[in-house]
Order: sequence, then C-alpha cells, then structure tokens
Amino acid sequence: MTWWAWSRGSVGRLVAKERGVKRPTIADIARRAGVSKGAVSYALNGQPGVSEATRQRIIAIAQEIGFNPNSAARALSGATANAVGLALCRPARILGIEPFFMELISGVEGELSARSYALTLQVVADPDAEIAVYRRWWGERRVDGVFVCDLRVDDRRVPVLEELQLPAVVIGGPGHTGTLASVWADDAAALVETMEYLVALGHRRIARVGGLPGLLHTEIRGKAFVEAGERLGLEQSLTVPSDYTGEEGARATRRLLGAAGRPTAIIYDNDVMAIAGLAVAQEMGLAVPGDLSIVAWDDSALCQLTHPPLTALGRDIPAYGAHAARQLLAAIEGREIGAYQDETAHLTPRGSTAAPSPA
Amino acid sequence: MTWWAWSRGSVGRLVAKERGVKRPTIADIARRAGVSKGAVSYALNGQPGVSEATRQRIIAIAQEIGFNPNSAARALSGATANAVGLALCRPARILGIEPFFMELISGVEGELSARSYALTLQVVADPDAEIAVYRRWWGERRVDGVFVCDLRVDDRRVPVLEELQLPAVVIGGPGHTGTLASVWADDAAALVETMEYLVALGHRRIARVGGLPGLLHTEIRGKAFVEAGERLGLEQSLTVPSDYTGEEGARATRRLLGAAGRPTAIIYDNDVMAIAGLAVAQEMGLAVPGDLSIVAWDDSALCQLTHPPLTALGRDIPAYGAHAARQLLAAIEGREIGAYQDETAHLTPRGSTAAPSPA
DNA sequence: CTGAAAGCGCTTACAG
DNA sequence: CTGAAAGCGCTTACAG
Repeated sequence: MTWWAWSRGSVGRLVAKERGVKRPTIADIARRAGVSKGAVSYALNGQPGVSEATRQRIIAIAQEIGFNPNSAARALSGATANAVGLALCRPARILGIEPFFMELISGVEGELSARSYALTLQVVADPDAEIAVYRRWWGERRVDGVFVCDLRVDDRRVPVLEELQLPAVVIGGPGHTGTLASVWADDAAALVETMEYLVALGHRRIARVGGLPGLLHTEIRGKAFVEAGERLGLEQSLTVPSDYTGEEGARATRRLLGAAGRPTAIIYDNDVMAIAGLAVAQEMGLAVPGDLSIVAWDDSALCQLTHPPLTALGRDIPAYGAHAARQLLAAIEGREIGAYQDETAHLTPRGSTAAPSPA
Repeated sequence: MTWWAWSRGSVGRLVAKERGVKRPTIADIARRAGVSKGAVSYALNGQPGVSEATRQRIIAIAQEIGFNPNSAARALSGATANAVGLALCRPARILGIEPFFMELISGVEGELSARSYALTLQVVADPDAEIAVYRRWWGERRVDGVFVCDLRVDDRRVPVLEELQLPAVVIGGPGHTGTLASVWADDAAALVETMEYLVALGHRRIARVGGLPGLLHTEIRGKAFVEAGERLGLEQSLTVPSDYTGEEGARATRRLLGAAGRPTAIIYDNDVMAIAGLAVAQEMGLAVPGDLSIVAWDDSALCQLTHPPLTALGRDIPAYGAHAARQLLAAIEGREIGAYQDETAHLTPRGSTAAPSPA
C-alpha cells in the first residue's frame, strides 16, 4: 500500500483494455477523411487552418461515427480539465435534509452542462480534509476551478486557494473572500426587513435561532439582528445558536418558549429548524400564529407543507448557483471578476405570522 | 460554433498556462532522486522493479514536494479515469426537497474517496439526455463506470450501457437490470409488513399515495399493495398515483379524504408527500392519528419534525449508496458481480399511527 | 534491479 | 491551406 490510494490502478486498467469497446479517435476520422490528425483537430475546434469544405466533411464523419474527444488527452495537451469541483463539508444527515445544496447544484449544473463542463463532487469531513482535497485536485489537474461554500470569518481555505492560484468562486460574503471572486446576497438587509415586518405586526419580543457559529453569514445575521433590535427599540432580541438540524432547532425553541417573558416571534436560520420549532410550539400547546409567530429562512417547498404554512425569507437558489457557475467559468477563462451581488431574499408572508395575541 | 460545445477551450488553456503555478511531476522526482521516470512510477505505484531503499527515498521526495499524479496523464496511459458518474433525471425542485439523493451521494462518496475516485455529477432533463450523457462520458473516457437511478420497467438505458460495455450498477430492482449489476431492497416485503401492522391496529380501509408511475419500484409496490389488500381482506385498498411533490401529495390526500368511505390510513411513497398529507388532514379538521393514520416511506429526519412525528418505513440510505459504490468499483475491476440485496426497510412506529376511532 | 523508449489521444507551433 | 512532428505526464513492456 502506498501513501496515496492508487495502488490498484493496474487491475482496472488491464481489464478495461481487454474488455473495452473500441472508441473512435481523431486518427480514425483523419484516415476516413484522408487528412492529418492536426487537420481534424483544427476542424472540430473551429480553428482556422482548414478549408470550409474539409471542415464540413470532417464534422460529418465525426458525427457519423459518434466521435467524442478523449477528455484525458485534451486535458493533458491543453491543461484544462473541463471540470470544476465542489467540496462539501457537512455531515451526511444535514446534507440530506437541507434542500439548499441540491438546489444550488441544480443551478450550477445548468450553466456547466451547456458548456460541457463536468461537476466533480466530494463530501469531506472537516476543513483540513477540504484543503487537502483542493491541493490534490490542483496537483492532479483534475479540476479547472472550485466553488467554496460555507465561508467562515478569516477562512483558512482562502489563502490556500490564492497560493495555488486555483480559480475559485466563493459562495458567500461580503468580505473575507481575499482576492477570490464571489457571489453573495445581502442577508443583513433581508433580516432587517423581516424584523420591521414583525414590529409592524406588533411584536416587541423577537428571538432568533441561529445557524452554525463561525459561518460568516451566521455572524452577519447575528450582528444585524442585534443592531436592528436596538434601533427598533425591542424589549427583547435574543439569539440562540444552533446547527441547522431539527433536533437542535427543537431544543433551542424549547429553551426560548420555556423561559419567562417568552418571545412572541422567532426567526429561524433555516427551514428545517423552523419546522421543528413549529412542532415544538404545537406540542407545548401554543397556537401558531396566535401565541407565536414563526419565520423561516430559506423558503423551500418544505415551508408550504406544514400547517400552518410558514412565512419565509426566500430567493432563487438555482439562479444563485447559476451565477456562481458563470463567475467561475469567467475566472477560468482568466477574465477579471470580483464580487457579484445576487438578489436579496424577500419575505413571503404565510400563515405562521400574525399580530401577537394580547397577553 | 461547432456541434459540440468545446469551442472556447483555447482561451482557458492559454490563460491557465500563463498563470499556472508549476506543479511537480515525476520528472522532478526522478531528477532529485537520480533515477529514471519509470523507476519513480514503479516506486509510487507499489510495483516491483525498484529496491526497497530506492522506493522509500522516492516516496519521501514525493511527499516532500507535494506530488500528486496528473490524473489526465494517468487516464491517458492507463485507460482508467478514476472517476465514476451519476446522472440524475429529476426536476430541480424535487431533487432539492428529497433527502434521498443527498444521503445516497454521501454514502457513495465515503467509498469512493477512500480509493481516490471522484464522483462526476450531472443533472439531466429527460431520459434521452441521460443516454446522451452516457455516450459522451464513454466517448470522452471521462468516467470508468456509472450509477443508474430511478430504474423503469424495460428501461431504455440498460441496453445502451450494455452495448457500450460501460461498467454500471443499477440502484433498484429486482429485475429489469439486464446483465448489469445492481443493488436493491425488497420493497414488496416492507409494504406487506406495514399493511399487516395497520390491519393489526384495526384498519380495514387503507389507501396509498404512490410515486411516479413507470418507475419500477412504484410498480412493484403497487402490485404488492393490491395483492396484500386482497389477501388481508381489506374493505378498500386504493392507490392514487402522484409524483413525490408536496403539492401532488396534498392533492391526492384531499381526493382520498373528501370521498365517501374515506380511508382510515394512508401510506405515502415518500416523506415529503406524507408531510403534505398530514397538513391537509389537519386543515380538514381530522385528528392524526385518531381519524387518520399516516405512514411515510423513506424515514428521513423530516419525519421527526412534524407534530405528531410520522411513523415511517426507513433504511440506511448512505449504506445503500456505499454498497452501490462497492459494487461499481468491483465491476470496474472486472470482477463478476450480480444483484446485491440490501436490507429491507423496517417500520418505525411513531405518533402518526394508532387504532382507528370507532366511526 | 534499473534505464531508455514507446505509446495513450489530443493540441499546436513549425514547415511547406 | 495542409502535413509532419513535438509535447503534455504518465505507464509499461523491453533491454541491459
């Protein structure tokens, strides 16, 4: 066993060679067209150097025999892998339940597949493993660029990617992205809008169940919550940290509702925690929205499955992913790109919010 | 513009070349170790042909300079891409909300990353696009094998993969997998167990909200439901087809509950529809489980977020993915593999099922 | 046990 | 406008 895990390569290789069906190459096309391999390459890539008649003949043959360029050979001569990478550092149970990532991936895919770029996915256990994956991908030339999710304050991944000069787009911000490109949305503004909405309904004691501490957007929301709470003169504006899971969301809710002077409204940092909070409130005999108003961040279809349906802060996540992909492809092409501000999440009032009942 | 979309390649390539940081190659290692490139290759791959002392020296140098083998070069000489593919053919909104796929991917990843295999993901619009992706991947030698999800009756993808001799593992069955390897679970048995449980509670009118028609497991469950219904002598056993979305699940539920002689229990083909069904029942003023018992297939964390929590049919989906990955890696190595039967889903009774209240 | 060389399938200067 | 050739970074027979 060697120190990296490719010792079995030879087995698969031999077998693949024996078993493989013959794939057409540019040599096959060249032979049939009576030209050189170089000419075939120029023709198929839309480069000058072949007459239009020859080009058409070559393209026709390529289509006829179902030619696809060997991606390894292209990568080896050209230095682009035609693939980008996404490393996700969250436990499986959270990945599964949060619609965010799959929606993001759907949007990313739309842009990538239009350009025949592949998406290479890797689930990692912790930030160190994620950094190791970036170094390996870079060394292997396996990807031309990467998406960076779950940006943290002073994120250690940023300087590594800068050092490697691996094109990258940070999904998150603003700030703490170093010289990397990014797409971000103004969470602070969305949170303030939500709080003003609740205050207008008559709420004076508003709580927040936050996401994972240390994530930049958690910190940004936390800061905005405190500041807006003071500005709006709330009696109470308490944040309880959580971790996006239903269990923790339920626990945080119990803590908030069990205390004296309980809040009349809670804002949750994701939809899963909000749904868990709703169940807790109902369990405790509190009416939603009569006794407690609930707002969920991330307006996925889940929010409309509950009774009552949840008022939520939503935006188009597939579009967010598409923007990130477009940024990354531009970075790979070497174009100058910076921070792209995506739409701010907007509030969709549903049945889970109302004026607080007089105490 | 050419007929496939790689016309811009040259731009990225040039830029990458100018910008790229120098990556170490086996030539660098050979120079520093004073041996040939061939010797370096043998040493790093654990092949015979170098003395143990030389091997250790080479490995030490490789580690020191942070060497990673260029995956394109390996693929080009060895014919294995060290990557496998997963094409998903479902609309984004369903992909996002169903925990199944992300959990499956998590499990697959665990096996793959231990062997430094990459997972290439592609979201496709329809079965034709999916088949085109397989043909392209094969032609590009981009992947060494693929996972096939959402198996259909007489699935058109099966003969294509057989023709290409592309190693594949079907996630689903039994049957309709042609000569391809597969992992499957006995859904019929799980459904029968559930029905017997409901009958034991006293239910005589049981309905089912089914998944997408045409999917093999939908058909298998449908057949088992009818047969068991007859065997158990139910007064009523009606299946309403649906599509896994909350909206359709809600509509199907309204239809079932609005009719005369409404069922006292409903089994849903996924958790999302079950949650939607619960909300509909509550909206209509029916008590769950008093007036209506609800069972969800796919016991994700979502099922414990509702009030009451849902009785569900669950199994370890990450493990299912891990088994599929192990099968696929074996197929790539050329080992003979067939159908692997995974654990049968088991029922976890929670608050959403009880004896029906006397009418 | 080790070295020199061919080859994987492309792309791209460089000659004609 | 076209052809012949070098090169990308590996792996692997084939000689010594």
